[in-house]
Amino acid sequence: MQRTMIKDILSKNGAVAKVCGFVENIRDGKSMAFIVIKDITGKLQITVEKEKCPDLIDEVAKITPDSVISCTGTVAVNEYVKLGGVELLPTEIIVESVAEALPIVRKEIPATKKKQAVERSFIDQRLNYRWVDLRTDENQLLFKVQSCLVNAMRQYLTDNGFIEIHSPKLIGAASESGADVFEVKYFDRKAYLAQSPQFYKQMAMASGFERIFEVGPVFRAEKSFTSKHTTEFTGFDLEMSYIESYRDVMDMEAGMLAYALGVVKEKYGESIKEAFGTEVIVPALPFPVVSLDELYDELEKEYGYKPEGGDRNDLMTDAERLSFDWVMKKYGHEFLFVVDYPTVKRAFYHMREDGKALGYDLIWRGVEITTGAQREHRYEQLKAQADEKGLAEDVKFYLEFFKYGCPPHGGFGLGVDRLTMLLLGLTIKEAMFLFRSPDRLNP
RNA sequence: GGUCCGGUAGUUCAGUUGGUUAGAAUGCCAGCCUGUCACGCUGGAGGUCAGGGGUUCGAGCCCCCUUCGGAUCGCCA
Repeated sequence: MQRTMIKDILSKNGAVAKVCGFVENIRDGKSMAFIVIKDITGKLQITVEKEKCPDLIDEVAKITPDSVISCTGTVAVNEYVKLGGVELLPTEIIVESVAEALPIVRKEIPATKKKQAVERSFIDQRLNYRWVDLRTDENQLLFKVQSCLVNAMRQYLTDNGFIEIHSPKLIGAASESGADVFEVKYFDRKAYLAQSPQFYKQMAMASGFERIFEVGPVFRAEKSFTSKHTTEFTGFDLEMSYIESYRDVMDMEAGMLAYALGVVKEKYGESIKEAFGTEVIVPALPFPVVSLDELYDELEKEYGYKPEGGDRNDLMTDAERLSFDWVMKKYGHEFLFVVDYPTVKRAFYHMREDGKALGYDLIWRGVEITTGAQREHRYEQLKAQADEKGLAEDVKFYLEFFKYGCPPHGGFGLGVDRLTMLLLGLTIKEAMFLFRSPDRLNP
């Protein structure tokens, strides 16, 4: 018999239906048993009246929480059932898979008069059993939301003439400096895991693709221990030709994010608020823009903040956080473009003018989610900038892309996991399907 | 890499100044219960107190080493 998804069960009142899923809870009494079953669309109570169906008793006795069962029976609307006002009166129950006692507590169990509360397992313990942890409504919603968000961004770009590409993640030369790369054995020589598709998306510009984007894995061999860093994450990268300024790139990104957040709010705004307690706010266009210098002046004026050692070349973590408070106060906006970074802190391929890089960072809710820039597409200039950082030899193959004609262009890289984490008010560990860090390679 | 904190039933925690047989909740097992709904009631099992060494009449508790983990800063998306 064809399975019915639980969300559709109400429409089958009076009919015979089959449902499949995990056992969320079981209350097994002498004459009655109540089983709550959950599939990806919802939850349903299965009510077993033991006197009426004695042949089900043995199977019901096998059921433990989180076991997987299939159940066929009559759908009965019944206001007495608190869970959706409907129940299934089974004629057949099959235990497909029996679950042992779970090794984690996924949700807090609140205190009652007689019992004290049991706290949720720490994220680390939950990550050890991530597949069990992911069975909760909240976690499944998280990935429905992420999927919706990325699809909306993809849709926006496709509608704007972008081509989606897939560049190699195994690369022959350690690319840009800064972030460290993972070395892997590649037959009898060394290869590296791509720390960004940067060079290849620029190659696509030299190939005349004009507008491309890529969603794919990015590897960083950095021993970072924060709530927003991981060694492998999903990068959302974009590159576009014939721009007149990096401002064109900023506009494209802002337009895309505003659109995608609008789609997410429409579809999941309510459930996000319910499950995570965070409001999805569709940002107004254009996003506020501030220069790095100006921002530091403002932070000093407003909060008496001074960066440690007087270094104003980059945004420190505490400055990022303050900038969120500042942009909310001044513009009532959650996003902030920061521009005019000095070239010393920026990648060699950013186009430069008067000691400033022609690029930006985008800060959302106090966390950097993007670096973007107009790229240096003039071969001689680019080579000189690579030389200056001592990279000319490492990036030799990349420099070739600019020798045989290349349009002016620019682009950005956006962290999908950071986006998800900020959208729902989580940490990176909670927001990723499977988290990777210097200390965590399993499961 | 720096700084700080931690490791006690399956899980989440308590454990007084170093002092009898290390406790609770939850989960698990058994029994009871005609409609539960975070069901309820009774009983039971469950511990190399991370590992090793030291101090002491005596160590979960104090000291040292090892190990595993967490928070945070830097780096970045």
